[in-house]
Amino acid sequence: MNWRLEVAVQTPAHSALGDVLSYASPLPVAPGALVRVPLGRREVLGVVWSAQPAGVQDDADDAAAPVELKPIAAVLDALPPLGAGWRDLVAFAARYYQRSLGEIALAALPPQLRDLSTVQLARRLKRQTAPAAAAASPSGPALTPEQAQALARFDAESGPFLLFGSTGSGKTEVYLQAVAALLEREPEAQALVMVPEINLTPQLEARFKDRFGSGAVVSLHSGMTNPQRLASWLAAHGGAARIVLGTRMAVFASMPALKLIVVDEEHDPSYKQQEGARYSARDLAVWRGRREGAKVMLGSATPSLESWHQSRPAAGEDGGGRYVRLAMPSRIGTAALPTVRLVDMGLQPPRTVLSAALLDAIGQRVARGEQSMVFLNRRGYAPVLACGDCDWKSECPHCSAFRVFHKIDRTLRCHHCGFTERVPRACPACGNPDIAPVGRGTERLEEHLGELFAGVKRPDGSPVRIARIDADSTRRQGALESQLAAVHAGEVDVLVGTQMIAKGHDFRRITLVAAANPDGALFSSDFRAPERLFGLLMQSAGRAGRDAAYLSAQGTTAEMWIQTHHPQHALFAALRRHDYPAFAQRELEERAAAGMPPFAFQALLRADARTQEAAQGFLNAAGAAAEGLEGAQQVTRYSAVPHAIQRVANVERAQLLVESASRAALQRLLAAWQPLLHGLRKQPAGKGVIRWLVDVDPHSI
DNA sequence: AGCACGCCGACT
DNA sequence: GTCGGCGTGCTC
Repeated sequence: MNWRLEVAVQTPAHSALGDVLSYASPLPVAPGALVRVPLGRREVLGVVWSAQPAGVQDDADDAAAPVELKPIAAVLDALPPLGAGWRDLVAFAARYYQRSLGEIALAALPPQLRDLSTVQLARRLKRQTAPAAAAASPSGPALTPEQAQALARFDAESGPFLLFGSTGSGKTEVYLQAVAALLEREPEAQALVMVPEINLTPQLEARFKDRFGSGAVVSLHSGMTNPQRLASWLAAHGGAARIVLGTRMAVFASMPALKLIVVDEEHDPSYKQQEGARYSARDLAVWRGRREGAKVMLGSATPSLESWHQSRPAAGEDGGGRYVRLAMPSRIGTAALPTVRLVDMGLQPPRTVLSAALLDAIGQRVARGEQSMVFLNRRGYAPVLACGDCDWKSECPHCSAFRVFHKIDRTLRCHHCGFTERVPRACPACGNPDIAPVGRGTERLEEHLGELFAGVKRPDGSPVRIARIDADSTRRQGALESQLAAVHAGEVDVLVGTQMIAKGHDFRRITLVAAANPDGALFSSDFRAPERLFGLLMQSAGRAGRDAAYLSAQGTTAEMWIQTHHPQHALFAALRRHDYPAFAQRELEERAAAGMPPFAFQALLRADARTQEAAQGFLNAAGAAAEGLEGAQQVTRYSAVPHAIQRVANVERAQLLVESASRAALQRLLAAWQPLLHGLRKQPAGKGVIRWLVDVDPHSI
């Protein structure tokens, strides 16, 4: 008997190939099994989606083309098949985010699996260790009443949960204890713990390994080597790993005994993949938890407005959200949240970078041997270089953006396409040698601080030490770790950096944090910008005064300084009181009035083309073609507009927004739209279009 | 996406 | 005369 297998392979999203390809097999193969199959001239890895005896024609009119199916090349039968839960997750993600099954499925597997032969894989599996038990009695520190109460409700209810805990309230300890309680009850269970950034995995990994033993914990993120990733993945898939820690990609880890999913800093934009399949790992985690009967805990001090709204308590007519909100408002110990000081930059002398009051506050801390942190969300020396005589500016020839001046290596670098040149000696347009930096980035801020504090001495009389941490200073492997270690060791007095330093790091001796120039986000065209800014500033504030004992020993208080031209802005008023609920309420009212998420659901159709007209022409033709499709009546379609950064690497970009109060209607429209879009590419309207894609629940529009 | 085939410029 | 540029087209 011959079998017909439907196999998911990595078919590109834009090819008009179906979700699965059919192959012949002399033997039945279980769904979820990995196979190697011929595709064109090469042989690729695939996941079996279904199998049926050959000759069973599911559709009679198919008889026109009873093509001879190619046989599969091999079955990787040393590996247990991927489970139904995993396949459902992949199928859901593919459908929801408008990608092919194979693209999601293959991206969810460790890359090395693609090149391994059956024999090599069998050898790897034999090397895998036996299931590791979690350490016998993982006991942690005594819980605060808030932590204990959160855990009690977590235990009693089914969730999903939103753990709303202020910075320093001990959210990580709640995660640890939730995992501990689970493993005590079910020693064979598995837990998935996600963090937004690779940078944050090492310290979390250390805490989990310390608590549960190193054999029980594996990590999964793109910073690992391929063999490491394969080993972790196999440990999770085989059930040997009790706890999987990872970044967004880990949401697709195969975990047969998954019982708990934690999404730390759930508001973080990094959970949304920004290329390829644009999925939200946080949203998929909630879906996966429900599908597999695993409890889900989202944690944040500044939740996404989506999660906050979803966890609203029942009131009046409103039955409340589907999530359970667990609140932990207090910081552990006696540490108060830092005092927020607003500096009105409108009252400062013109061209002030750091106000006198802020400099004085930092100077005092240097003199007492305490640390300060100044953050500025712009790397490089200056965002623009400009000629004093003519109107030349350092525009990138390939993008609609300025090239950033990096003084360290005397280059002009485009942060979008990477185009780099040496800084010209004179203006390329008029020959004037007087070309000057405009605005400032972290490099220039670091230099500026060095000059201002040149005469300031530390308690022992030595000069002040200033350091900078950003994507440029940490490019080298291990550089971030060593720079952070220097801060922890007290070898730095003033730390300058981008938002990289605002996230998660547990600095003990920082007593002052300053945001040098956060105004950009206040009046941004992106409706999510205030939400991101509030989160970032709260998180930055959370870096200050984490160690209550240190503060009282120093006899000092923690401060968060914000320099702004808009000190009256409501966002700052809420920040000053550390009042996320007030901020969220106001923001949600605005969103509701404007019919924006979370009160509406959005998707973007984006197109890249040689010319802006071609990109917009394709999008508008697509918009017109959507008329009359299923769901179209309930979906608002806007016209195509240029992307915020219109041209990158000589490619023109445009996008078209579609929006609906009904997620289901939007999904129906997108599904019906897809085949039309494929067809449109070949028509005159598709001429000049390089690629197009759909971004469901886009983060920035 | 790969990887082909296919039709026009500067080199051994 | 060939090597190779990347422009279309296909992959069960």
